[in-house]
Amino acid sequence: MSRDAYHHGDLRRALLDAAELVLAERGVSGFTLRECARRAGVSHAAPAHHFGDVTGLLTALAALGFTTLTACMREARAGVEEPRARLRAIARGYVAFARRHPERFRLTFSRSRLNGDDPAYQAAAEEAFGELEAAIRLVHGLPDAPLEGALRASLTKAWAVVHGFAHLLLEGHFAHMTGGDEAAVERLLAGVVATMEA
Amino acid sequence: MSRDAYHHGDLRRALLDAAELVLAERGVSGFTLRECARRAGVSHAAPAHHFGDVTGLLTALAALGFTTLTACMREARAGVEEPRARLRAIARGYVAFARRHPERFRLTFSRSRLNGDDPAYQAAAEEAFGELEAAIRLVHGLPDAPLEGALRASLTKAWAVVHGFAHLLLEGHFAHMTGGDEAAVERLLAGVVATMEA
DNA sequence: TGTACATCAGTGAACGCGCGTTCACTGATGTAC
DNA sequence: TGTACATCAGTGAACGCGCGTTCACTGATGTAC
Repeated sequence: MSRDAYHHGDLRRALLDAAELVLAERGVSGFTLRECARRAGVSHAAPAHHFGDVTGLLTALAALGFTTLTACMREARAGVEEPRARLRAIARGYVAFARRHPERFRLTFSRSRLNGDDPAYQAAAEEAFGELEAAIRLVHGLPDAPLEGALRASLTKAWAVVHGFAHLLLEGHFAHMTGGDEAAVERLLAGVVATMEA
Repeated sequence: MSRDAYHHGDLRRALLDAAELVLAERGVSGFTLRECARRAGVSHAAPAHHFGDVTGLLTALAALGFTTLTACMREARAGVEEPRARLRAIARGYVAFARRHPERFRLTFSRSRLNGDDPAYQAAAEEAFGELEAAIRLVHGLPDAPLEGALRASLTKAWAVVHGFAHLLLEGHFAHMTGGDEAAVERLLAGVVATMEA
């Protein structure tokens, strides 16, 4: 055993990277701690040692999922100042996240094998949600208004439409309209985001 | 062994009923054939005999999920003739399905452990989708137009918003806005469907 | 600087469990005569 | 109406497998003196 391997130094990071691969290949249903350990090159008991159980590891991964989602939205909106265009860009970033990391998207929003009360998970979720909220506030010109009434409805609807689009696209439910053609997907997405701020 | 039990007569039905319970209690990740067999009171090999494997059973269940979704939408729109009100009613039926059968909703739209190419599954999906399409056509006054351009965009958006709302609500992501209060959920839903046909 | 010791992250062998699958079988049903 | 037979849906014992968990352990690291 090498010096690096014992007291790994960054076992957490290594396990999360491995878990990402396992999730992408096997999905949430096929996710196991043993497979994560094998991928990370550590003993099969190490993941439980670090994260407690499957739920603990998946919750940490889901929190990272929200962080990545936030990053995708920020990347997409970078340099776009006009409020409506900015909202549209953020919507595209959201969909891009789902398409780039399908299994992570499923996990992040599923709550099926994870602990929704975890503080880090909730904080990451709020940060992602906050991106959309800020964009909606900008469109409405209400940076400091309480989140109520029309503002709340507008935000909920925007989130619902972008999330629903991403989810349905991911699970193949637009296939009969797009035929798997990328240009058709883009047209569909463009049609949806074009009227988002209405 | 009783006469009824051998050559069960309606083993398929019995297994699907049992599978529904197993799904509701354990979710897609915890779903097993053995548990279904136990619930149905048959030998543990019977489900595989009938459905081939887990995927076969879950696919059949998912097809039923779409059928139930269709029924929920039709129930909700019954007697509502004004096109926009009808669309809103259908949207409420969609959300009601998700809330009544959360695990079935997750399974039906997930494709994670099921065969998306199954003809019965696809047919049931198309029927559900057709409910929304017909309602959108009615709103636009275009009963026979090809599904293109603005009509297609409108349909995609309507589906995305209602699906996204249902999914996010189900997974608890509106909790910070509703606090789990049913009246608050209703207000959120009302706000979203009110502007659906726009 | 060097030694002794406490800590604790990670190991690895062992365990019991529930799973899907296999396969020879049983017995209810339908058909031929 | 009665007998013989083919079919095949469902059985149940047996299997091998991968899983999560346990637990005594090892050895790297940090601290006290």
